[in-house]
Amino acid sequence: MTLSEENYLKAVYHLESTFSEGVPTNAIAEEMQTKPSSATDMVKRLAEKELIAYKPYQGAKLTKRGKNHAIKVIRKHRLWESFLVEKLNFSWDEVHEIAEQLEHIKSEKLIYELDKFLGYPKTDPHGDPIPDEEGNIELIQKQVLAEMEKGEEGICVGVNDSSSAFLQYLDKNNISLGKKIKVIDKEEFDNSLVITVNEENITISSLAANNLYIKKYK
Amino acid sequence: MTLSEENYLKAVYHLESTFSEGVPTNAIAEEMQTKPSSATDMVKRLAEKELIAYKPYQGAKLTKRGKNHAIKVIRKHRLWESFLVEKLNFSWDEVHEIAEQLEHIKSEKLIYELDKFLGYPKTDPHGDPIPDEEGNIELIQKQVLAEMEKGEEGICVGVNDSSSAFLQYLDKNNISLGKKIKVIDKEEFDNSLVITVNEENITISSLAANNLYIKKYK
DNA sequence: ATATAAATTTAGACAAATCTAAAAATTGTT
DNA sequence: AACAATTTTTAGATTTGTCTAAATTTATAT
Repeated sequence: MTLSEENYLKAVYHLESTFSEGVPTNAIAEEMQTKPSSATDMVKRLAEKELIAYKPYQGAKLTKRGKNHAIKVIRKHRLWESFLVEKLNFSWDEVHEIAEQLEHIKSEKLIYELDKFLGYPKTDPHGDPIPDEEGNIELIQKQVLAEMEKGEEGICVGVNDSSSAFLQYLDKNNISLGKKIKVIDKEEFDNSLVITVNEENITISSLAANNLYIKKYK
Repeated sequence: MTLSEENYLKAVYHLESTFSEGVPTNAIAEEMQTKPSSATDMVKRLAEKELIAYKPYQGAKLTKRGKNHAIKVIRKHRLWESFLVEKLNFSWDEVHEIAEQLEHIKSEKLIYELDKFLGYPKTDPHGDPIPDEEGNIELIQKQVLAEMEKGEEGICVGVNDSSSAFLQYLDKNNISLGKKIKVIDKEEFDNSLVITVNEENITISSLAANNLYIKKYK
């Protein structure tokens, strides 16, 4: 399995949550920052290896084997991100690119021992769940901040956008995983929110509120 | 800099200690497990990038830039090996192949932080010195066991052959870095040695004795 | 339903890294 | 010095992953 093949599998895996009926070639190409023709080529190659089920013009779907492999890569990615933050003093906005490289290192024992070394973490530094050895992914009960009502409160448990721009924006506003957040007001005009974090009221744009996951208090 | 280019640089670096007058194409090919024609191709490419000085039929020599880069890769390799042994419970015969992959990960900060996390180790699990950030390599005072005289003693400080076969042979005989070793007898017929390790006398072949480095007591 | 637009695939080309087979240069031997 | 053996290079082919441009299929809109 080459590096490029693994990256395509990962891309298709992520896109499958958006496209239920086969992931379009164009979507894959955009995700991979290549041209549709390149995506077609690769999808065909992965189809020959039975990692993707592919019918021309019908989009791509991971087979069971393809999905298993994609999840393994994601497990490695998230474990390495955890390592970088927990052990090597990286901040959550610095780890993605390095983990993109580390996720392709081939060694079952390495990842087993890394998991153990980290104390079997359940989530990565962005709140995303880390698949276990069997590929099971624990669904985290969460919703986007933007969908909460005035007066509701909860805990910040993840981000949708892991770009360093967004993560640094959160840092600047002292928002991090585990922080208590309460919706004080919703502005109808631009869908911005006034929220309480760290005993302080701040205003957050609709875009930001749509990329922040909250676990509501019951 | 591609993965393959880095591996060639490393190969030439290692071979330069054997060939002072330019490393022959065949030697590079053998080290890289490829054909001489492939080695020629790559040497030419590295010459164009001014990482290698190359004149047809005269062999290859690293330029200053090429040497710097090779040493950086070696630094990464040895730090990762240390990490695997010190933190992830790997034994010294299991780390080489994984470090061959990890050494190509690109991130200055990663390797800086890894070095710090490990407590700035001076040598890797096989006793090889770890280059510092500036590329300085501390020479370790050592000699091969085979060249010691009857009655002399010292401490095991490294191996020449890092193959798992040899390392496991050492494990079986309870020989590891830091162990005190005394030469009791030398057999002229086959150059085997009788040595004392762990208060016990064992016989070691000439081949083994030529791959074990000792620091003599003064 | 037919034309137009959009999405997708095909065909052919290219760079990287390799190979085989053949040619050229160097080295060794008498 | 000349021939053979060895080493090295060149030429041309192959695979992976990409591209552009053209052709084809599917979707949309009047």
